[in-house]
Amino acid sequence: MSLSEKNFAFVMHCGEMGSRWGFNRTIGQMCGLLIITKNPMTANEIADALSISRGNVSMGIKELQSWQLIKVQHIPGDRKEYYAPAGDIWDMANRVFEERKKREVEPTLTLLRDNLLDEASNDDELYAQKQMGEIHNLLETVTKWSSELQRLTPEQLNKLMKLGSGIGKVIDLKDKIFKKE
Amino acid sequence: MSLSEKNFAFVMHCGEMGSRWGFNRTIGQMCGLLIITKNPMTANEIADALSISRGNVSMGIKELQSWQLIKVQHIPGDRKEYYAPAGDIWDMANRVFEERKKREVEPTLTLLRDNLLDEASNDDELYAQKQMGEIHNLLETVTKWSSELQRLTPEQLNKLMKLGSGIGKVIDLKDKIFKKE
DNA sequence: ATTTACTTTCTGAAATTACTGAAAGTTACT
DNA sequence: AGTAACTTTCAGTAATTTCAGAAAGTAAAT
Repeated sequence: MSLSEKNFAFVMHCGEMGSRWGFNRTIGQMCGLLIITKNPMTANEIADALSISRGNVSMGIKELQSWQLIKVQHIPGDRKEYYAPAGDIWDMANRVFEERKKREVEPTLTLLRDNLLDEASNDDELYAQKQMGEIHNLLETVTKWSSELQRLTPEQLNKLMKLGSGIGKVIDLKDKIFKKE
Repeated sequence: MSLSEKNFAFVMHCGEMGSRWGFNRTIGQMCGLLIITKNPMTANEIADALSISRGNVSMGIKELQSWQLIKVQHIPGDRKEYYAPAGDIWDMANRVFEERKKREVEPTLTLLRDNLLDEASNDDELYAQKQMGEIHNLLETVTKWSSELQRLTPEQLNKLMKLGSGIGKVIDLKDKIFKKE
């Protein structure tokens, strides 16, 4: 079964975007393809649909598994492996986010902490440390926040998302109430 | 003036990370270098500090300017251009975020909207559209939220950040109060 | 134990991306 | 107008990344 024109366009677009999210073009395409395909696909079907080599698909599968974005399924009486997305869209976005945090933010935090331990020996070093400290704070805040958001129930999250511009008011509100106590 | 070992390590690290944030290694290095350097630098100083060609620096500057991450300064009686970060760390992170949104999220939204206009002609297409709809929602939410956050005053933002796990409670609180009205 | 049906790994070729250094361009001073 | 001090552009080269296809691996069925 081959892709409709629009669906194909979507898959190709995922390819272009893929590199932005941490993997390469074909892996992005594979991911997009599996997302919009209702039934799990075999490696050969993927290779055919995207006109890439079987070997390439195999490497891509390995990579997508390392990101925990796809899962393997088996059909009784069939030796082939069938691949499908490992969760819904929200799950997958979360995974990508988490994985990138692990691969990018954490190493940076380690390096920054290490640098901040040193005593600055002159004005320039002091300035450099100040700036690194800022970056450190920013990354810590982002990290902390993303785990807070993940801790919320889907219901709470939904409310929060719907809040929109109300968020400012709620902050002020909270402030007013607790200041008075 | 040359970089201390630690500062050099930081700059190189920015290089590695640079590609993740949307630019290439040398541009990442340039960005890191300018961030931790107290005084504005000339293009030649940058080239020397990073051991790259003058031409490469020129291209990098152009790119960083297109991201609005650096600004040019002049020193009276000196014809050289001096470069410095265009804002504090928070500003810069915001710029990168905004720019990426523009370059990645918006084209995707356009494509998805376009695809969603079509009438699905069978079960598979329907499923594909459902999935694309999910992605569309996710991206819209993220977009909306990020602009909400930017609308907050730094003070409000600070409070929000400090709220941490309290966010859940505040949502429930808000809910309780307004339900009763 | 051999065959069959599949998956994974790996090599070198192709495509892409990044970089240098020289040449061209710009601007300001004389 | 000419020169000096700088910046940008760009063609060619270098480095990196991606990929196909062949070879090797694995495991069920006979």
